[in-house]
Amino acid sequence: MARAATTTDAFNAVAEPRRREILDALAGGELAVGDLTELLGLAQPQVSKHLRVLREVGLVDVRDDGRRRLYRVNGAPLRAVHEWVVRYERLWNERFDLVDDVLDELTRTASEATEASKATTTTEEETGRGD
Amino acid sequence: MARAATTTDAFNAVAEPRRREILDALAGGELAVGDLTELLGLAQPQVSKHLRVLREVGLVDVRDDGRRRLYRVNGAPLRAVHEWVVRYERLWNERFDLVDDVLDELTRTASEATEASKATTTTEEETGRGD
DNA sequence: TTGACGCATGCTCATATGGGTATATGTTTG
DNA sequence: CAAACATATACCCATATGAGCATGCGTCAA
Repeated sequence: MARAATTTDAFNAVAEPRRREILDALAGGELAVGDLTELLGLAQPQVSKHLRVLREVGLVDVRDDGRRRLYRVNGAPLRAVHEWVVRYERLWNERFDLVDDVLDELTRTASEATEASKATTTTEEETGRGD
Repeated sequence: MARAATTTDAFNAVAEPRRREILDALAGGELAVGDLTELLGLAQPQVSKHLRVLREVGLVDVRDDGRRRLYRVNGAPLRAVHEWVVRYERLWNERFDLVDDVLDELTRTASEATEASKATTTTEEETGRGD
């Protein structure tokens, strides 16, 4: 077997620097292939190919605009990456506790949006334990 | 040019599912190659090769113990991955604001630990804007 | 010392990559 | 309709992967 296809999942798609650059560029809003070509200083075919990969894993959405195609980011697939990597956060960040608590808190009370400010105050009890 | 080497960086190293499994297994503590071989149900040579890649990008450290080699996780290289992906968090998490603020806060005032609780209360103003 | 054990390497093979270049398809303008 | 423009695809190629299998090498036991 060879290496897994880049279109297998977000992990593989994002392993390519150029594709990360594309996403970063699109983070500012919709962009056409030509814009990306210029921003990345990469040939148009290459950009189109990278976009294809990103599209196949759902990291970008497209929209037709005349003879152009506007691409837009869709971070959803990155959630899996984040969730995997965030578990290792404590391995490099001593002050990890607080972030973890908040993340955890948000995850289970995402709906109580307006109640959030109240929730965060619970961190007062944790902030005491220096790393 | 072909795909970047898996040993190029954490992004590429971690794109392989098996290597993520290895890290997950090691998250519990040091393990010998044989232990991993059993846990992953993978052949010993493959495990050794994956460990080699993880080692080359600094994701694991080794220690000799008689005729065994104990591997241990080192999350440092994952920090870059986390920092890149975390910026996209708002794209899937509506309650992103708070987390971002806290992360930002921790990053620049990591020392003022006990002051954190006070800082997080500033998010009260943001919580209003549901996208 | 000999042999079993634990792990790392070497080698083969099928596969897909990413860039380069050429070209097909669809759209707007004259 | 023809020409210019914006993208997507098709090929070609050098490269490295990851699994399978064999083997080399250091360590511990009898």
